[in-house]
Amino acid sequence: MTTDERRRPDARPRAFEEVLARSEERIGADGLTVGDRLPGERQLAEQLGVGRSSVREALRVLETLGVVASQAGRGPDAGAVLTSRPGNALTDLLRLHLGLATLSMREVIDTRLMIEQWAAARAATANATANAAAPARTAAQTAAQTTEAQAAEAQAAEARTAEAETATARMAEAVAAMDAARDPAEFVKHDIAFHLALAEAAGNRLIVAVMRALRDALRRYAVDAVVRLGDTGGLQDDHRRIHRAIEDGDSVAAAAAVAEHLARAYPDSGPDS
Amino acid sequence: MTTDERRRPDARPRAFEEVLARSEERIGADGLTVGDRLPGERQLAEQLGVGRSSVREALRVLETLGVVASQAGRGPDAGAVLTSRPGNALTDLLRLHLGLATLSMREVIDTRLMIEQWAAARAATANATANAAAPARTAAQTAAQTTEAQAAEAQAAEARTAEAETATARMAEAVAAMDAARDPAEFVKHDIAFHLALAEAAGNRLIVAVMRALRDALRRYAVDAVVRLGDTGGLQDDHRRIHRAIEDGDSVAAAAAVAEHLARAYPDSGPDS
DNA sequence: AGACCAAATATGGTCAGACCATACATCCTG
DNA sequence: CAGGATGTATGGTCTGACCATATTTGGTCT
Repeated sequence: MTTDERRRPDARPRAFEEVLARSEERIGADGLTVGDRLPGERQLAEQLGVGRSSVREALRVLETLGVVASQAGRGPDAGAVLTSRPGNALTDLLRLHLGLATLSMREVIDTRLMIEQWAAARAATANATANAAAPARTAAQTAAQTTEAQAAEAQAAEARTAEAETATARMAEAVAAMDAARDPAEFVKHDIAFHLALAEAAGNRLIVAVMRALRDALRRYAVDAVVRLGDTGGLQDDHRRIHRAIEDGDSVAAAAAVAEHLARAYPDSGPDS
Repeated sequence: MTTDERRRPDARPRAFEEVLARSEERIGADGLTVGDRLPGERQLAEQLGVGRSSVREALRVLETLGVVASQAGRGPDAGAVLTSRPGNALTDLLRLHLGLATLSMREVIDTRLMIEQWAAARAATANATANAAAPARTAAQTAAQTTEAQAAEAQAAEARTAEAETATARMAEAVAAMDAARDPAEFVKHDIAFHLALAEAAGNRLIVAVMRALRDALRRYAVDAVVRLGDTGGLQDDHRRIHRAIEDGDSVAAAAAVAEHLARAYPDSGPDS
């Protein structure tokens, strides 16, 4: 019932963990953001009073988590640069734990269904409000915007709306590309693009990152499913229905279409399998 | 539109990446599972023709992803042992990327809403079918079970059902503990236990791991929310309604109760905030 | 025979130093 | 001023040494 920390319960922290903690501290305190550089490995080692190898292990952890990327050489792009790529970490995490049988395909596919239904409904709702708000946008801009925060939020909202629009456009492009696909692998490639665009249309980067990892993990599985089905016409009908429902702002129809689509693609993975 | 691999596009792999690849290969091929040990660092280095430091960096990555845990000393528990703790990796991932402002609280909270609604509906549905199946179980067991796979699946399903039952029991315990809580921090502690049990009741380990990470990231935020509300009576009413809906097998009511609960806890984070 | 203590040993943890590869910066030359 | 040669800061890698920890082994005393 407690923490279940079977290993390293109270051991003194290892040197690289200290480096990790201090680095994170520093990122938060100094307000470092994506693109900024960390000190060099040798300098960092001296500052923190540890060996360079410990610094390197800490950087390896940060790199694994998609927070830094290292580049040798000299100049503004060299060194350990802060980035923001959580996707690879999630992908690796899924792949390894699927390999260890910690996770089952059923769990991954169920999670995918959850996300896509939510994303489709969310994207449709966002589209509906955007459509309704568009005529009133000019009027809203004439009204006084009292605080900077409000202005920033309005700008962010507009950016999200624009991003959602390009996302739905990418969905349509992906459908066309699937029509033109000549083999299952190519079809799946654009299928992934379609479903990723669907997640992006919902405007949540965390969801997008998880979705990307799920699809990477399921890639082979998806190709097999396409081969098994033989005919991709039904899948494409589904894709068009999903896209149309989102454009129409019909969240219920969008969620239903996604559910039917995944039931068709993975018929043996229903809630009661 | 391509891979956007700005860094290390085609560079030859680093030594530790080779170690990583070979180790993963080995895990898959040799059928290693949780509890098995990897060779020692020195031995691994010699086998793969790299320095020990490269082996250590690879092990650090695996440890970060929750796949191995290292322990010094001698004996069966020493060395790099395969484990399966994806939770810490997810927690670290969220924390760091929230710190870098790659992710916003809104995105995390929306994701939590998605998961909890899904989990509540799923748990309720599972409970409903379990209730319906219970009287017929003896009859089913008398029927011939043709294949081993069927028997294994039936056993797994029963295990899931049992786990779901203990999960709903833990939900009730957590509600009682929250009633007895003397300060917001303690309340939130049991609140997290409640919502984690909710995720567990849905029977999906991936969802549970993500949920755990989300709640860890939101812990401080949740305490603030409780303090702001002042009265926890409304939250407890919600908790009881969620628990009852799941026990009754009413998935629609369960999802609705969760939505209302989170709207109460985070009123400023609605879909259109 | 058994209990207990000491030494050996296997394992990860850490550091220092050296060298290589890379890529920009600088300077020198024509 | 253009262009190449050199310098230099950076990560990547290996080696070897030593420390810390925990089990195994073996010896010694009762």
